[in-house]
Amino acid sequence: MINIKFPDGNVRQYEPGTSAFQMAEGISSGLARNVVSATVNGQLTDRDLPLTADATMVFHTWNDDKGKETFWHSTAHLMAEALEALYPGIKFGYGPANENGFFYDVEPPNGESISTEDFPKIEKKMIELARQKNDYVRREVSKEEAVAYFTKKGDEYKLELLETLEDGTITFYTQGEFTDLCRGPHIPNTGAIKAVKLMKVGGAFWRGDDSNKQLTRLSGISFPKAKDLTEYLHNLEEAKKRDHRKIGKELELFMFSEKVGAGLPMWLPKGYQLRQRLANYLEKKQEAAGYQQVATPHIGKKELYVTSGHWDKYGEDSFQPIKTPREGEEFLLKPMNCPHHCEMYKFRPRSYKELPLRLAEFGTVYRYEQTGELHGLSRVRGFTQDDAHIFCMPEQVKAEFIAVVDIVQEVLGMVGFDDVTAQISLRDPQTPDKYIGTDANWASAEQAIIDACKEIDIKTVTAYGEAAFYGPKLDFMVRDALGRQWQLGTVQVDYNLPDRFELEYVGSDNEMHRPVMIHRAPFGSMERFVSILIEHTAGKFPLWLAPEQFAILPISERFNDYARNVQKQLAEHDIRGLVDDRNETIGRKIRDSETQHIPFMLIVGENEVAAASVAVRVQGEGDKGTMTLPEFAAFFCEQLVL
RNA sequence: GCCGAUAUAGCUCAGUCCGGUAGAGCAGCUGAUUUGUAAUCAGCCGGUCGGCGGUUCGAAUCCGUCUAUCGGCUCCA
Repeated sequence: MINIKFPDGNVRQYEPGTSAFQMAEGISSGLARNVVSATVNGQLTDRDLPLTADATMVFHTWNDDKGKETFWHSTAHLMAEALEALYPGIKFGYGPANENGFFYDVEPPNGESISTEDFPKIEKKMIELARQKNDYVRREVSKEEAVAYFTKKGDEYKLELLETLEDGTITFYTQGEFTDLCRGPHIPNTGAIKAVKLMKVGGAFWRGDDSNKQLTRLSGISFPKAKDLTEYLHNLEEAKKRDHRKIGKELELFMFSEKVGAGLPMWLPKGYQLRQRLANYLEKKQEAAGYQQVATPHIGKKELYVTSGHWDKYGEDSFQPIKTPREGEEFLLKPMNCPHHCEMYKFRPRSYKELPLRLAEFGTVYRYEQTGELHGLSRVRGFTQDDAHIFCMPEQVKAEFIAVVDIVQEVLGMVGFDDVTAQISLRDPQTPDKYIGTDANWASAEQAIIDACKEIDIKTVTAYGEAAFYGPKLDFMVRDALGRQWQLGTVQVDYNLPDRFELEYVGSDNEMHRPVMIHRAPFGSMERFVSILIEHTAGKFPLWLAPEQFAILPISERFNDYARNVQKQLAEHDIRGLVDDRNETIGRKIRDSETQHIPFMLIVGENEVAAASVAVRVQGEGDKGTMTLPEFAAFFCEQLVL
């Protein structure tokens, strides 16, 4: 008998050769019906694989991530089968599941291309094949046999993948007419796939390397119930409605102009208000935390960035230097604020008594982002960082780091992000040449971040290879109202720039010491942050940030004067808003205020004038009844703190 | 930068396949209406069909190129 341990701690005994599926059958028929794969001793496997030794066992169904992965991976094979039937001779690259379905990178035969117009016929074929309920059959093959198979088929991509595999570890999966090199696992048969939808077609470099050939990536999603697909498509529509590019236009927050240039956002009055309110709020917080605001120019001599190392690392891919006409001196558009701040540190000799020195700047920087990467406000070529650099003694790093994380959490909470995760971004040990600085400095910087995180109440994940080239980072990620995760600001511990700029301070021992720098930007960039805020709130900003907090809607033009009077009185209480004095019906004015997501509508007519009051309507909720101005101000303040 | 697609009025979009010099709704303007909780009515204005070049008697439509945008890939100090 073998002992199988389940996640709840129970251990059950089974005959050797029992499969995960058979074990599930013994537990409940419902579980058995739904189980698609299992994790056995930490290894994802087919549900029908017989177990021969003691093991830990986790069942996977459609309702967990691993189960979805199995389901979608199997759908990728189903799509491949359909493609092979429709495009004989098509070659296959890499075809896994991802967080949002599955994809397969393929090379269509004879230089043919596959476009969205071909999706319906591929989907139709997939459903047709799914209905055949073909089993996914696993088979262990020798390397020799595998090579022979794909040589005969003429699929050089699979042959290249085979090169990296050891003989004895190679498995094929076959369903229907299609056989693929695959580690598995797969769902038992294609019949479980009830709904499929191809979503995207695009290019993808073979093995993610842009010097390689580009394959066609076909992405899609599938579900065990047709209803799930409908719901998924509906959610996509919701996300589309929240697209910050669309809302930014509708609410007149920002714009782009072909003439000004790609990736160069221009903030319209309402958007600028929003952005400034965020900036002012953060600036206040920072001043309270001992930061000092500074300002630096938009360009700097190339030498500055040669010293910092940025020129060497990013120079080639940046906006190229500006030359002075007579002297031929070279200047760069500022891609980073830190070198300027380092020079500020060197303004005069520093004593340990003035550390930590915290220099903050809403600094606008310019980076030559690749054309294909530009995206609304979230990826641009000119943006303003809510940047600050903390120069401190090594023994102060941890406390400073913790203080920074506190500010970040408070600020993110204030604008409505409750679900914050911190990603500890470390060096990739495999590619040391991507980074500058000594191993010792890297080790202490990484340790400082890890230690600080242990003392802070925050969810963390660790990611190798995500560090900046000069130091490790703590990256903040938030989950928005639709459950999507976004990366915002970062905190970075840096031993390198102080070295490169030869920063020093006089210690209490009267000796020269090197300070440590902490880079930090809670929002990251104002542009990106606002784009995420727009999508999170769908344009219905927190009251304190709303460009207009109320709209006064007079029933007819006769009440415009009273409306302006109300506006003036509210302004005295720092409540801002507009009077809609157009010659329109009240229904129209309400509709327009609603679509502009103005939080409060104050309707004024004969009754309100007589009673010195306003009829309050809350955006998205409706009529709240009549209030006097003091009553409304109190009501407003109540909403403001919520 | 690479692959694929798109670009028509301020906005959203027809018209392009099959070449014969543009159309709707909204917005704007003017007038009427003076309105009680999500679009009052009427009239008018508005486009070198993204830029440039080519094919053609003739190009929004076909071809090339550039720019911008969209979806991916690669990248992200």
